[in-house]
Order: sequence, then structure tokens, then C-alpha cells
Amino acid sequence: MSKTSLIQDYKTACSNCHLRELCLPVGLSPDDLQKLNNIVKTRQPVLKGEKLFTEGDEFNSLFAIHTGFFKTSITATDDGREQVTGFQMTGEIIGLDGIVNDLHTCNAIALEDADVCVLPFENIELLSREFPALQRHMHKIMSREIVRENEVIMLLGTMQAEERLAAFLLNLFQRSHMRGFSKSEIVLRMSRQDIGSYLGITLETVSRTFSKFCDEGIIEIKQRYVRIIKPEALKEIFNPNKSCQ
Amino acid sequence: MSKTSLIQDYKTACSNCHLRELCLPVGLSPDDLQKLNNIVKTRQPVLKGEKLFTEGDEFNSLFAIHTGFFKTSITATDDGREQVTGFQMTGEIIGLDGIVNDLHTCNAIALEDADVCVLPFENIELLSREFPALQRHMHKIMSREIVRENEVIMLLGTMQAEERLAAFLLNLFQRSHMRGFSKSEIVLRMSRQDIGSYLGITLETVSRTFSKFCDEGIIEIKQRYVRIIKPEALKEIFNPNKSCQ
DNA sequence: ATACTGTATTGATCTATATCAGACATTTGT
DNA sequence: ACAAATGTCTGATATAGATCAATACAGTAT
Repeated sequence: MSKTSLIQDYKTACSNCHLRELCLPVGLSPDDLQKLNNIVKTRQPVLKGEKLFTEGDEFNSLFAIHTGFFKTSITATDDGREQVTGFQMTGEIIGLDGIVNDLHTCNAIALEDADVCVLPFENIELLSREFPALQRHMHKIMSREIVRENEVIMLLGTMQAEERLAAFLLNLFQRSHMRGFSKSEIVLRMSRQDIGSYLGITLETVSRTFSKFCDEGIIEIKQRYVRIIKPEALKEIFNPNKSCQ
Repeated sequence: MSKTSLIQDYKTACSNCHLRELCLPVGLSPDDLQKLNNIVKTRQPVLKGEKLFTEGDEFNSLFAIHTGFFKTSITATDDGREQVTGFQMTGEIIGLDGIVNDLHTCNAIALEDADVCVLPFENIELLSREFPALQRHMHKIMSREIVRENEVIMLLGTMQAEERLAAFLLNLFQRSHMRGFSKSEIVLRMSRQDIGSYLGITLETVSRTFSKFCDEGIIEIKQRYVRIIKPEALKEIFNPNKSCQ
């Protein structure tokens, strides 16, 4: 039985959204916020496993994740090789890749039932011309994505499997903690396959490395549940012995 | 004897720049172009080997490459591992990484004597509010960088050494050709070390793979001079046997 | 409870690429 | 013109992680 999402559009308000300190409204005055409410047209549900957009889709809007968890990926033109390019959580903006050619160049897939705010890009541009704070914030969001991708490139270009996985865990926990969740416990939303694709290693290596961290008492892991026992040890793996040089 | 760049600022004009179809002025009306001239404050020379900016530098301006060739890189915090994140040629904009935290997060190093147009970011934002075409173009430039980095992530995450090098050559020749240079001949500006860092492989593997392509009659290579003999063969390596699936 | 399906773990083996090392080529400085 | 420094090429060997394969586990349906 395949679930399909209800096309269920309802009014939203940034001004009293619990994510306003993480999402698009950052730094806007109450007045500006009121105007922002008007550009966020609708809230759209996306069920687990569904695609919010796919490579080749026409680009019209950015999306702010209100609830849920997404992965973005691109697929090789020839064979179907998938490369996961990122995992996105609440308050994050997805779809920036679509601006340059008015076409999406990646896939965004919900890893749990989700809700996104639809931000028509025309409206964002219009309002950005009016509000310097929003303009600045949009530029920062795009720049942040560029910097994030630089870090992924660094990870894939220079790091060993253990370093990659340590970096991945630290990043995930940090972002999760910023959203008010536990600093030490998480339930992963993505499969070992997804993690491996993101980190440029196989799912077997992901599994083995998790087990190794577990044997060393750094983490506790049971399937998708992860608890960090020694965060310093993870940081040490990620940033090895700087004291020795 | 270490050469240092002359601080030599001279007036420039986008409106009669030979790069106006590649660079910031794309899509601007003659009127808008006139205004753009006023935000491009100065032209700044950067000698081969010099840094235009470094990780940690304060961010004030974007830079448009007028002449010359750059690499951008980031270095691991602990040891000095360098990861080359891109190679930039004339007409391209660098410094976008600095917007998010008003600090540059990468290094931009000239690989040959260069000249950049300094674009104070405050002015760009001011003018973007006035000219929708410039605003749209800035958004596209940032989005294009996000898409480019996605492709690098794909390359590093899923491709073999031969595929990476084929992709690298095709991309470099294509961009060079767009600037009016030969479709089949190039003199590389970067070392084997730089190429290897960019592609996540060692310089030895770069060298060996070049030699292999040469033995197979796909390219001719003598140190930094490269001629492509069979472009289709390179495309085939980059996009292997789609006909077989 | 039992079978079924997708996901995760663990082990044995293989391989692409790293590492180490030496020869050669090119550029730079004197 | 020569020496030194830097960059490139090629060979021999080592290794991190891939691949292949079998088992175990969790969630859902029968």
C-alpha cells in the first residue's frame, strides 16, 4: 500500500513559529516579520520516502523545513550511482541549487514524515529588495551552503573513514543539540547506505567503524540509536593529535 | 628575491570590459551597466604565488578575475593538509565563502600573475536592491557555485581516479574554450599536486593516469602542455558505457 | 507464533590507490 | 653556463577500504 501525501495547504505564520531563530526570519524586525508571513504561502506535507523535488524539476520555490528530516542527492547520468550531498533538519532551507538554471539539480527526499514551508522565490527576491535584513540573510544562507559544501569536499578529499564518521556524528549531534535535543543521544533517520554515500565509503565500512567506536567505548550504538559516551575522543579522531606537531 | 604586488588602483569600466558576457554584468541593460561601473572601485594586481585572501581574513569584497588563474583551498585545522576546492579563471567571481560570517574561510592563490576587480559587497547589495537584474544575477552566481560544489562532491564520493581526471580535463577545456581558447590545447597552470588535491588522489596517481591516457592515444601530454586527441574517449571514461545498461 | 522483507553486522578476500624511493626534467638564481 | 631547488615520472611494495558472502536482527504482514 503506497501512501500519498495529501495536498493540504494551510496558512502559516513565521512570526510565531518556534523555528524563527533558526530559519528565514533570523534578524528581521517584528515589522519585517509581518511582511515575511505574506511570502510564505503554504505549508506542504511530505511523507517519509517521498520526494519534495527531483533533478530536472522546474524551480519556483525554496523550502524551509518545518518538521522532519531530509536528504539531498544527485545521481550519475549514466548508471544510477547515487551521491548523498547532505542531510537537512528543521529550520534549514533547501532548493538553492535550482536558482541558477530554474531547474532543480538534486533530489530532496523526506527521511521521516515532514512539513515544509513553501517560499516562492519571486516573492523572496521582491521582499529582499525592500528589506536589507532579509537580503543580507538570504546571502548568508547561500554562503553558508557554499562553506558547508567546502567542508564536505575537505572531508571527502583528505579524510580517513574514521575521521569522516567522527566528523559526521559531531556535526549531526551539534545541529540536533541546537534544536533543543539531547547532546548525547540520537536516533538516526538515515540508513547505513545513506551515511556511506554521503561520506564516500561503503555501508560495510560505516557499520564496521561504528562497531569499532563502540568497542573503544566512544559511543554506544544499537541499530539507529546512538549515544555518545566520549565526545572528546570523537573530536580527537576528527582533529588528530595537533599537540604532536 | 620575493616579489610583492604594487598597490596600484586604477579605474575600470565593466561597460567596455571584454568579459562582460561572462562576469557580473551578464544581463544588465546599458543603463544598469553604467551604475555597475561605480561599484567596481578598483583593479588590483596579484602576482603568481600570492594570496588574494586567506582563511580568517576579514570579508569586505568579492573579486572578479579580470586576468589570470586562481586556486582556492582550505587547510585542516590540525596538521597542514591542504584541500584544493576549485580553480577559477577569468570572469569568475571569488570570495562568496566570506559572506556568511564576514570572514573568509578559504585561501585564494594566484597561479599566474593576475588582476582582479574589487567589488565591495555593501555596494553590490545596495545596487542589487535597485536593479532586479543584478539581484537575480548575484543569486545565480551563488547558486551556480553550490551546484558546482555538488558536482565536486559527486566526483570525490563516487568516481575512480580515471573518471575524476577525465572530468577535470573536460571541465577545464570547456571553460577555457568558452573564453576563446583552443578546444584541444591547454597549458596547465596548476601542479600535479594541486590537481591531485582537488581530485582527492595523490600526485603520483595523477601522473600515472595522465601517462595512461597518453599511451592510449587519448591525450598528448608533455609536463604542463596538454592536447586532447580523442575528446569522445574522455567523455566515455567520464560517463562509462551508458549503452550497456 | 511464523514467514517475509529490508537493514545491519561480521568475516574472508581482493584491489585501487597510497606510500616510498629513485631517476629525470625544468625552472630559478648566481 | 652551472648548481640548486622544484616539479614530474615510473617502479616496487603496502594498505585502507571495497567487494563478496553469510548471518543476524527488526518491523510488518499472514
